[in-house]
Formats: sequence, structure tokens, C-alpha cells
Amino acid sequence: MGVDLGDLLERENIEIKELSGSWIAVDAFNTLYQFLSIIRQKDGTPLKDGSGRTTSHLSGILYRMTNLLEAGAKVAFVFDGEPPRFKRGTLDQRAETRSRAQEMWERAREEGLDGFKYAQAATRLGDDMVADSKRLLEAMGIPVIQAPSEGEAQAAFMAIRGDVDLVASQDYDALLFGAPQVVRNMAVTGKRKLPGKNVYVDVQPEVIDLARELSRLGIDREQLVDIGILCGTDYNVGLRRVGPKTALKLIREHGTLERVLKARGETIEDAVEIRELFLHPPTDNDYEIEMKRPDADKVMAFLCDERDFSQERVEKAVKRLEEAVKVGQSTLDKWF
DNA sequence: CCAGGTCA
DNA sequence: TGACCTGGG
Repeated sequence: MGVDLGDLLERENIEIKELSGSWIAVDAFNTLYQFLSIIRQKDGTPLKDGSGRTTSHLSGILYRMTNLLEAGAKVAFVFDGEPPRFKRGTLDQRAETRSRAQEMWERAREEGLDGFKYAQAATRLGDDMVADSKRLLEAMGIPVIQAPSEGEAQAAFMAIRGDVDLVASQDYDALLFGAPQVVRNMAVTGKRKLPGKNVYVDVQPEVIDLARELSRLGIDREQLVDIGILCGTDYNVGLRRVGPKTALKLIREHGTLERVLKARGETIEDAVEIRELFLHPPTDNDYEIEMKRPDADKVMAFLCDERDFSQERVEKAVKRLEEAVKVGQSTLDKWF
């Protein structure tokens, strides 16, 4: 979800190798949802351990993060805290959509039909899954940061301060929170399943550079936030029949959100407070980002003994992880 | 999504 | 070596 600015922003395709040496703040909830919705069997069932606990997100974390670290990147996971009060409507609506999708999935299964897309739409990220994710990340030596409110805001804050180079998220919200660079499609294989059909296409990682986009569009960050609010964010419904293109035109014409609304004789509830939230969101500055040596025994014990992962596969991944972190910590690394 | 096998 | 497929938990 999030703000729909895809049509407005130009992205630059990159190779995963180009992330070598960069610190990446990962929007944890966004990434975990991605794993949970995609890592499924053909009938839509997620991966589960012997007791029926979902493990798709753990598989995603283990293999993707190992690959990223092996490519020379460094990552920190940033988890959401308390949602802003303006998000209530969106959260309720998502819960409603999920439960409807759950019903559709069950019906599809009863009738022996393909219910994959319903299963995806029914994806839930439970507290247990969040706890399991943090446990795995910590065992892998990857920093876990708890945001006071929105994870994307905290990640953007860390990027603005220069503690990380990029924010990883499929959403564009981090740009409104001021992230200088956002990386999307941060997968390694470059294959993505098309929604609906059982067809795979090449999808490359891509970077959006905030300063470059603002300059190209001839607006400032506050105006980009205004554009987002005009076409709708997680915190407000946008104006009717106003998408990113129209919103840009309106802001170019009138300059500010207030003037656009006045000129059109329309209102957006809490618009000014929502802009303030994007410009000055709750963040913490007492985080620590430092890769620790992975605890191989902990990773193995958790994934293999408790979550029924294959000993052989996890061992292989952990070996690669240990090697990657060793190389990453060596100061000689940058000379090669 | 990713790993790991197959096959040309 | 790379396109393709299956199973992972």
C-alpha cells in the first residue's frame, strides 16, 4: 500500500553488486509482508513447521539477507512501533480486506479452484512472526531497530543522518519521510511472479533518488508530501479523481496543499497535521547499527530444531553468512 | 522468495 | 552455463 507515486518518479535500475559497501535500512514490515505473501506453495499455503507455524518469512530473511551480505551490503531491520492515529482507517480497511480474502481462499479450496491470489491478499503478519523474525535476525548478527512509530520514518531519519545510505521498501512513503534514496525490488534472482498468472518476469532492483526527482519535477519535499496527501496516503483519503499526475499539476499551479484545497473548494481532514507527520515524524536517535558476528549455533538451533528447516541448507547459508561478515569487517575489503 | 536439481 | 522446474517448512 502506501502512497501511490510510482507514475511520477523515475527509478534507476541497479545490480545487486552495486550495493556493496552500502548500509541499507530495511523497512521490516514491508519486507516481511512481501515474503509472507510470495513464499507459498502452488495452492497458496505458506511454508510451515511441524506444528503449523508459518515460516515463509524466516526462509526469506535467511536466504535474501545472506545473499545481500555476501554481495557486500550491510543491513539493519527497522520495525514499526505504534501507528499514527491517522492510520486507523487504513488499518481497519486492511483487516476487512484480509478477512474477505480469507473467506474467498477457503471457498476456492473447497471448490478445488486456484486461490493463490486470495491467499496472498489474506496475508497476516502476526506478533509471533514479528518475534520470530527479530530472533532470527539477531542470531544472524543483523541489527534490529525498534521505531517509535512508522518504521519507514525511522529508516528515513537514519538515512538523513547519514548512518545508512538507502532505505529498502516497496513503498514510496520513505521518500515523503525524507529518505535521500529508496531501493525497491531488492531481490537477488530478479524473477518475480506476475499477479494472477503463473508467469515469471525479470525484475531488477531499482533506486529512486529524492533530490534528483525533486529537481526534475521542480518541486521541494514539502510539495511532494502535499502531492501525496492530495492523491491519498495511509493517513488520508485523497481527492476524488486526483492521482499523482493531477496532484503534481495542482501543486505546480497553486504551490501548496492549502491553496489547492481553497481553489477547489474541497477539504481533506487533518491535512496539515498529516503533512507535519511526514515532515517531522516521531523517531529515535539512540539506535545502534553494527553488524555482529553471526551465532551459527543459535541460527541452527532455532531454524532446524524449532522450525524444522533442513540442517544441510541452513548450514550452507550460515557458512556463507559467516564468510560474508568476516570479509565485510576486514578493513582490507575496500581495497579490492 | 530462494536453493538446488535437470537438461540441452 | 543458463533456462526451467520443483520443493522448501
